[in-house]
Amino acid sequence: MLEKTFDPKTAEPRLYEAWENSGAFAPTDDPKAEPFSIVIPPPNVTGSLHIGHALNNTLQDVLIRFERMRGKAALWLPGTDHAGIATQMVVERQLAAEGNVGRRDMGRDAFVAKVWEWKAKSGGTIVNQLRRLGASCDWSRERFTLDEGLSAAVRKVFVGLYKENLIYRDKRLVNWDPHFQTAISDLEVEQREVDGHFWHFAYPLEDGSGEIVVATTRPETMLGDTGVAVHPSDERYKALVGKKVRLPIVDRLVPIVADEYADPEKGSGAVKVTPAHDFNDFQVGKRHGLEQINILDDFGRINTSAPADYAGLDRFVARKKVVEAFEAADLLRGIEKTRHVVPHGDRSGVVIEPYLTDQWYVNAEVLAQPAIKAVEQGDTVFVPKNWEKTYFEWMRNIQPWCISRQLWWGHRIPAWFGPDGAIFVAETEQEAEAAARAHYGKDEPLSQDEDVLDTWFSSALWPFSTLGWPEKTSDVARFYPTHTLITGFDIIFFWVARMMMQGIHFMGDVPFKRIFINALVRDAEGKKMSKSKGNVLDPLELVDEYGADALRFTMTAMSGQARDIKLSRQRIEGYRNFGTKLWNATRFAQMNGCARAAGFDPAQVKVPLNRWIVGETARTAKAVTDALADCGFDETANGLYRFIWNQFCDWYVEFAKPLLTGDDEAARDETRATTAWVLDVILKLLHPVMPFVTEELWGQTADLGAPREHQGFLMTARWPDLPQSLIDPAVDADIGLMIEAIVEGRSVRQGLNVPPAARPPLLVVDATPAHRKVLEEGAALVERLLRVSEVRFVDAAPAGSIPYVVGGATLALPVAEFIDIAAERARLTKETANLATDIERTAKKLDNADFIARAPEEVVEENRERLAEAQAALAKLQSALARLGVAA
RNA sequence: GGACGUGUAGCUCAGCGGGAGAGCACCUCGUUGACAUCGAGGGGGUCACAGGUUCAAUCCCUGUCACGUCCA
Repeated sequence: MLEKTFDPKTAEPRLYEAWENSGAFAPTDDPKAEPFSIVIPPPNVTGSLHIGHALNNTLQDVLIRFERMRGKAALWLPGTDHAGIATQMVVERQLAAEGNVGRRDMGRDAFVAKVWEWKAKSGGTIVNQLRRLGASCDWSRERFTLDEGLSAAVRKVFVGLYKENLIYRDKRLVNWDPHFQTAISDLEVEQREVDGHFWHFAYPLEDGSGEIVVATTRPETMLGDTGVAVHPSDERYKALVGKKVRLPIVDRLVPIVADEYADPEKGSGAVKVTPAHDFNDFQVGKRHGLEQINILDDFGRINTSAPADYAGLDRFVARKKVVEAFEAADLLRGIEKTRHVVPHGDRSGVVIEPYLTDQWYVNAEVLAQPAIKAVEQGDTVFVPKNWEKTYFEWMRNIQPWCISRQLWWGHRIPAWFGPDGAIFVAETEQEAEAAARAHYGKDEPLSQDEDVLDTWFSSALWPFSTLGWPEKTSDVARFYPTHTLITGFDIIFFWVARMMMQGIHFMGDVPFKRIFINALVRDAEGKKMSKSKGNVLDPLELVDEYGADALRFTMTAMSGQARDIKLSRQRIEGYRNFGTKLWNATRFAQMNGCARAAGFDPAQVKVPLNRWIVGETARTAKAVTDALADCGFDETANGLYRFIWNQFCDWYVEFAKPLLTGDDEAARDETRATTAWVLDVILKLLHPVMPFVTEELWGQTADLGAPREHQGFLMTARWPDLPQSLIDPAVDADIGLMIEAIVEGRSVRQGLNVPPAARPPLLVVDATPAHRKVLEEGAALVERLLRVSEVRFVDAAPAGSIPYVVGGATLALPVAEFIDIAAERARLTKETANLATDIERTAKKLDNADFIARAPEEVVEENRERLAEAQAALAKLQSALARLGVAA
């Protein structure tokens, strides 16, 4: 006998271990099985499971379990990302906390060794947390972006792109993060709106004939100014173009140039130009041949290009000092408060500086073209489709991708410099040396580039590097391209777009055929969850409290497309209860001898109730299968919920009770067998979403009755494929009538406060022969569920009985003694009024010649029926109302 | 400023040309064995607003307002 409730705490770890040990997570070797692969969006190795991971990985697991049960060679390939900055940050922080020497004092090799040490000890956290969620990843294929194999892929790709001139080295402005002292890509910059000031500075003209006023939000950059720009058509300044101003503080003469970048409408119409520290000014400077003076160091301090009393100052200290100097010199012409957008590092949170350095770039524009085309022609589709617009928008305006980072943790760039600065790019040092020898005609000492690659450079290769590329492995042949990528929209640019580019370029085929973009999880108030706001729901805590199945079901049910998910505990609790409901239904079945019958054929059942549930099961199986095949996760969950709770438990089990305990042996046996069969189908259909409770029930009912076709785990059982011919519309209608007779009858009873203990008869006043037959045969059920003494067929309803109309039948409850006549008159009056309105509207519609002429035949017919039914019901209620008058 | 999206019951959301649904919350009632992690019933919505298309609009089109996200 089953326990009273399912205990996830003990069952989940036990079941997961059993699955994993059985090898069920690996794809089948069957060569006939169609491959179906998913690569996990690799979480940062520093990460721990947050609610977004829970959603994303639940959906992947639902899909992979479904396809596995459908007989595919299903591979869900897991792994983690080395996460350059994030990991380096964690380890540095740890070193500091432990009172160790810092990274720089320690030296590169020692530090990297420390990081590996950290990874070995703490890097597996998230992977184990995925297990708690029930993720059926093939752990035997687990990868890490810094693995030897993946590193080989990175080197090969780098060298390949370099040889095609798609990777190049360039000196230009980058987004410089003074906190980490590294360049970062455009995508890693967050534009934040902050309060600031516009300082208006007067620059005296060289000839002493006056001044020109410029405004800036970053006064310290004036130390690097090399020009002033005015608009060419700006009459105010026409005469000044070509003259020079004398920069205060630095005492440098800089030219006034005419450039369309200057906006005559803004401020004074003149702008200062700092080519080395502003992206726009960089362009202006290039156009006019202005000098580029770098005034910062790697830490964001003023360097020695500035006057001595500024050198070494932090940029924000220098800002103040510059303003003070202008004020002291009586050259400060105004201060204006403003809100403006300032770039911040997404990891460090500090203000980013445009900074002139040598970096490596990928010519993304070239790689983007085939990636755009692939989505245009549908080789890869986005689900929901709208996201392709976001993808196109970015891809069509793509900028060069800065891929070098001044970090130590990551893939070292495979480039070596000769003594004269010549560059040798090669997959190995030996090859680089050989190339250098050929170049110089002799051995020369080489030094490898100190920088590492952007983490996303290696994740861009994930769909093929993890399968073993550049080796020609059977996995590459079998599982590339992968089928579906499930990920969040926040990394469409960072990751998805770049996988598309690299996959197509190196594999000649898209990395995945379908991209499902899942929603973003927020708290119940719709706020993005973050530790600082303290509104984080920890998925592991939720798993502890409600079980993994409940969390998974919640995630699945709420995964409606392209929306935010606002998560609340109540919701999870409700779905935990759903699991309990199924558990108890199974327990009920077990208690009533429901067991699989050998050779049971659902198409052969005779009892109408059984025919009905078999049909409903087939209907649900098809709906769930179709939904899952289309990534309709929420539909899947909601459909199963309704079927299991509102149809199977609420009606089938209730209706089956008399049959299970009755004397009709044939009906009893058939009902037992049917129940067992339906439950087995339910377990299969629900398994992808709630793997634990279903697997447990599957195991616990393994010995009930005839052995199953599939003896092993539910997770490896075959997905149900039921013909729709199992649906019998006539039986549907009959059971529907029964349900309606009971539901409406209950409504009448409770609406009139008839005591629950009262057992009046149910009178059937008039009914078609078919309806009469159904109610006759179902009498016992109606008696039990409507709490009536009997179902009696009469010619007319006695005075004071309360009628209600169901389908074509008029039913009545003689409960006059219990009820408030006035209340009942009010009820009937309200109902007749509703019917009258409905009749009026429908009649009006049917009177409309345009409607008759233009509306589809079935709609017209439907309205005719509606009218007829409403009129009949109205007549019945009116006569009841009349009788009520008599009774009163 | 541009792009995308969203405004439906108190809350979270489905629906999307032919008289609006679910879960939770709320109110009332109910323990003789599947389940109180339950059962039964009920209240509650000019489907943001204004125009238009249509025999018919919550659904399609246009505009307005509000909110959100991303990109400048």
